[in-house]
Amino acid sequence: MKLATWNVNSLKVRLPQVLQWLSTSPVDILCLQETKLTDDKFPVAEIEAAGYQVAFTGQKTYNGVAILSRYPIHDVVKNNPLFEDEQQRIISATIEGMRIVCAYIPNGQAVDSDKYQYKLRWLDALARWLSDELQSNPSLALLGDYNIAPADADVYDPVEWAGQVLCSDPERAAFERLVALGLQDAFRMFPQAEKLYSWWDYRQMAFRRNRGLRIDHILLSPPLASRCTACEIDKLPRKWEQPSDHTPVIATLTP
DNA sequence: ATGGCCTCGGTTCGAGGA
Repeated sequence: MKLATWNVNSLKVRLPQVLQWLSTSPVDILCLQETKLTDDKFPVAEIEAAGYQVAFTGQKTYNGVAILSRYPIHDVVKNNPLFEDEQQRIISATIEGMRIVCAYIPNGQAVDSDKYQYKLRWLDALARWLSDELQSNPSLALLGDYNIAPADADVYDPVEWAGQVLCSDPERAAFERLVALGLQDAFRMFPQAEKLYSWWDYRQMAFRRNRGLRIDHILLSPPLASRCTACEIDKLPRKWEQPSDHTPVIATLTP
């Protein structure tokens, strides 16, 4: 069983790459963020033709999330019931006995901005909601673009980024609060090479210089963490023409 | 250097991303 997450930065632009990637990396479940599509424009037929069922919630221009699955999708819930939010950033569903939560956590823009305060409030509500969810769904995975680099090892230049949005202490504390619910960062369950990231700025040849951050994560509750045998970042799609600025992260679970 | 790039909406620039 393979679970993956990928911020595609517009599914309209990236659909061919998503289908290409799935054809060579046929994961069982793929969570997408930043689809940037209203629901009437979602490419259901193309995704079903590739062998995946799909649940999605979107809006014009910004945000939008989706879950693609080779197995039946049950009990779809859109957004966080504990947080009034017009922005479409969460979709969750039960697949093969697992509660799959796909999240596009707010960017936060800058630590002195209103958007940063919204991000912290959003994360507080996420932790409160997941605490409840874990009671009724012990096998839970939270996959998505967290917009948080949990530690300095996840940042190409920790000094330059110290205290900045994506790396600030309150954001890292919010990440640790999710960990304190019993969720494990699948990537850090295993030995990894240094300087592995999931996002690189489009500017300044950041990808070529590997000036990246690890901000896309798969967190697993104990029953799923105990089944997890690997977690990898697939850099390949970031090398393709007209790429997303993020690249997929994949966790492998025993059946 | 309040930069640089990409996407969207909608026009030839601004907002937002990270």
